[in-house]
Order: sequence, then structure tokens, then C-alpha cells
Amino acid sequence: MKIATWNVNSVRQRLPLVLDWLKRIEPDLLLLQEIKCETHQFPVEAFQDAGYTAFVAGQKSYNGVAILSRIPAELRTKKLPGLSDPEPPARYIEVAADGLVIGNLYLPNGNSGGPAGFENKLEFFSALADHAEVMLRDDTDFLLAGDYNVCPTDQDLAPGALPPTDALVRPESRAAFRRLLWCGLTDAVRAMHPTAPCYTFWDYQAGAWNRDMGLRIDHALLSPRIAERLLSADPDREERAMPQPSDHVPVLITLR
DNA sequence: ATGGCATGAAGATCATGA
Repeated sequence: MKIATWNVNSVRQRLPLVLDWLKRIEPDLLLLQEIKCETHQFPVEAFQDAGYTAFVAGQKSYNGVAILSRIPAELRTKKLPGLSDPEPPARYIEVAADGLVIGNLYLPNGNSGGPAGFENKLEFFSALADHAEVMLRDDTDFLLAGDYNVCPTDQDLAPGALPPTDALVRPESRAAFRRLLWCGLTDAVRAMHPTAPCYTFWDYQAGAWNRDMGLRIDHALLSPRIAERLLSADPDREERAMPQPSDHVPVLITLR
């Protein structure tokens, strides 16, 4: 089983690239973040023609997440349980497929909106950990993948790529990510690559790609039984060198 | 430390991203 996550930075701008990637890689599911369109604007037909059903949680301008599946899947929710905002931005969508719950998340960056913006990031993390704990108690097999907007350790960013005050590396953000791991989840890429950087993002600015000033911020966390099935987990670096790329690359997980 | 790109919505810039 192949599951991938990709922050595409506008699905409409990236449509040819995403279709090309689907055709070459043939994942069973692709989790998209930052689709940057309303649900009705999502190019459902183009993906249908490629053999994928789309589950979409869109909104105007920003954010937006979607799951593409070429295997039978059913929508579970378009909201992360436990957020204080009754109408939160479109940052979470979850389906069930092949006996597995697949949660797709776009965690708030936390650098905008001042202290409240950062608190909002931590609240999302906390709600996500609560959700994971409920599923672990229910003995549900799951994968929670997407743009976590955190470099978990200093190994996960190029030296000097971010100031230490950045919300992606602040100790509170890293502690929130560790809480998820300590629920008993496995960071798939890190489990398969204990020492390599495995960046998933390079800024468009300042020649970040050419200087390899990357960040590892797109992650797939696996519940225990799913972790036992892990065969491979790799960022697809080559996608960053394509014409008009997203600033993130896909991360591909293969399960036995 | 900031924001040199990129995107969308608006509008003759701006907010956001990370």
C-alpha cells in the first residue's frame, strides 16, 4: 500500500505536476495540503480521469486539504475534533480505507497573528494528540500525515535556515510534536532514515533549493500496528527541481 | 534578521507562507 502527502501550494497551479506524479508513482492515496481553493473549484474531474476519487475540504484563498484515493474509501470527517473554533479553517480531513484511518492535516504555521497565532498552532497540536489517543484506546489502526510545520530536531533543518525564535523550531512546537510521538506513534521517515536530513521543503526565496537550505516539516506518523508494516518512507526530492514546483515535495510511504 | 519568491483576492498592493 502506497500513501503519500504533499503540500502543493495551490492545486490549480500545480495540477499538471500532480497528475504527472500520480501517473508515474501510482500511490493508493495522496494527501494534499494548501489546495488554496474552495471545494467547488477543486479539479475533481481531472483526478477522476486519472483514476482517483477526491475528498475535499476547501476554503477561499488559503489553506484547504484534500485526499485522493484510487481504492475504496469513505469520508470520516472534515474537522479535527476538539478545536475551540466552531468554524475552523480547512486544515483537516480524514477518511477510512483498507481498514485504516487516514488523517490529513495542515497544521498552522504559527508565525503570523502574534501570540494568539502561536497559541492556535499549539491548540491544533493538542487536539491532534487527543484524537490520536482516542484512536489508540479504540485500537484503531491509523496514519496521521501532512504539513506539521515543525522541524522536530536540529537535524531537521539546514543550519541557519531559520532563526531560533521561528514557530517551526520553538521548543513549545517541538514539545508538542514529541507529545504525539510519545503517544506511541512512529515518525515514518525518521524511522527509515535515522541520520539523513530528509528535507521536504525549500523556500522559493534566497536560492534555498540551490543551497540545499531545506526543512523537514512534512511528516507521516503511524500507529503501532501500521508501523510494523512500514517498508519505506521517502521525500521525493526530484519534484523540487521540476518547472514551477511547490515549495514542498511529496513524501511517499510504503506499507506491507 | 529579514523576506530576495509565489499565491490568491483584490485592485493600481497586501496578507500569508516557513
